[in-house]
Amino acid sequence: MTNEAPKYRTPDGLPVDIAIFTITSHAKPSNYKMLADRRLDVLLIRRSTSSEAYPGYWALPGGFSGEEETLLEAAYRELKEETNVDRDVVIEQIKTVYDPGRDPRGWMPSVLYCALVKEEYLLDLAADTDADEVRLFPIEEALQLKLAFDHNVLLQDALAYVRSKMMMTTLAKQFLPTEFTIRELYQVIQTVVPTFEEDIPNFKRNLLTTKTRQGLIKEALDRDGKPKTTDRNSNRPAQLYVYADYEPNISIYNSGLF
Amino acid sequence: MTNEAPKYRTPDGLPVDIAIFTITSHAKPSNYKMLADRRLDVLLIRRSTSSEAYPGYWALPGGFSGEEETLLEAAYRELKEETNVDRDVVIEQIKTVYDPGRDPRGWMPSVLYCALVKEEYLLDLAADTDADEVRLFPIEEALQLKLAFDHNVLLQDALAYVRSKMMMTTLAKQFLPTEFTIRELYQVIQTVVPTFEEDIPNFKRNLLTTKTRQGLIKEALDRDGKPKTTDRNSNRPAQLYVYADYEPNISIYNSGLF
DNA sequence: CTAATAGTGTCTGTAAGACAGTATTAT
DNA sequence: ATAATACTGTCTTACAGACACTATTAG
Repeated sequence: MTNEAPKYRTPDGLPVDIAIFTITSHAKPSNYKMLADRRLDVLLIRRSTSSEAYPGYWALPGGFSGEEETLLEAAYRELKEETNVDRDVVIEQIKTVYDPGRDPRGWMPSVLYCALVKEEYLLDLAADTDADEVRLFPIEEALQLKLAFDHNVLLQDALAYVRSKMMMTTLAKQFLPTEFTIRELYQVIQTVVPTFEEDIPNFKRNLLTTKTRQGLIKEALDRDGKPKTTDRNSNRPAQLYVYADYEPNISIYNSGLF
Repeated sequence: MTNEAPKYRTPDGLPVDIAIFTITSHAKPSNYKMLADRRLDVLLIRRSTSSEAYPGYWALPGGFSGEEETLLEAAYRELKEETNVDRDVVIEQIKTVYDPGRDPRGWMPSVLYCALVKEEYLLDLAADTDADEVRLFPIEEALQLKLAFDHNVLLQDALAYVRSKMMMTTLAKQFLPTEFTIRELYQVIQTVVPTFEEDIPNFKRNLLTTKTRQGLIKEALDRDGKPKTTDRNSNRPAQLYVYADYEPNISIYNSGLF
């Protein structure tokens, strides 16, 4: 490894930015047990008013990657720094951006990641941090803000990425408990992709009984091999399911799954 | 923009590497007009024997991006330098990699792109360049080689990316003439994704008559509004089609397209 | 009882997949 | 005629989408 000064101009750093998404529940006041509303949120941080660039602006959390770590490690480090979350969170790389002028500090590309964090992992966020500095925003609200740098574009890219992965992969499980009801799965998908709308009985039948989707999800069973249920969303208990280990392939040229 | 020396250690450069894919045709010797065999090829360059790192190894083409260009511009510049191709080629970013030790020259991440180039654009490749330095390899052959750096992994990633996009988007058009026959479309898909196998009459019918795929491809029409045909693949003329402007959305949770 | 969600059943039209058979062209 | 590809038709089963209906629970 060379430690000499580089012969050519080199980048002034390689920051990693993360769009941290979560789904928050909001129970409706009611005398009856009913399904909570859910909303897609993104975590933003407010830049210090003494920042060199974009002081006081809301921005995606991020930080410089180092020579002795991979980019993914830098992203996990950053996630922990901002949210204190150090668990089974999936972080995926979305893209790397650079154009002259995107950062007034110089030649500063940025590697964009997204993290899908379960709501319960963020419980102490509000307690730990000053809401003036770190906050969850409903996604539509975040899109309205004028964010630092090109973070409006990055946030849009991250959202498009999560939406498309939500439909094409089993990404929904990142927002769900291990064992979930069909209704909860449906609700997560719809929270992330509002255009997704189906008759729930049909949704359930297609998911469970069609040949091409066998092995996508399966019944959650207790020790005795009996199907487990929950009554967390309704008085009538509902059956629990888990994602199986099947990641389907998908195609526009035939029936979709193969 | 600061031109001062950076206060911290910074990357030693931000190279862009490109997996340049093409499909080459290989006519079978025959007395009759018949469909050519097609093969997926990738372009590799041989590193100079006086290179600091991996001398004499085959590698993905690449080069340093600069402060005054976007990463995509750097990728196009690199494509032109290696192949002299400066046309309507689609280049897509796949991922950015870094881990300590991936490049003996130092802190050297790499932004991986792929380019899908039509065979005809590469006609003068053989003429222009020394085949000892730049060559198209059949993809299976390239995967067998011990490439420079982590380029074996990068090539695998690029191939997986192209295969999945081939099934999920209209990427096939990058390898096809504007007007193509159903059989040619089928052949391109199958060349890139060998596991794709269908009865061609069914393939055609599903593509043309199912509701969810309306607007994916449409008949190529001449000035008089009559369907165009070609006899380039067979004595019997075949109808020509073009991709329409519809990019379908795709889902594992319902019938696939929406 | 009510309110809420869970779940079943049925019907119709469309799509998928298997496969047989016919059509068109240059040589 | 022959060899190749192009195209058409048919039949069966699977799936999608619409929608009406019943079931279960706490209060």
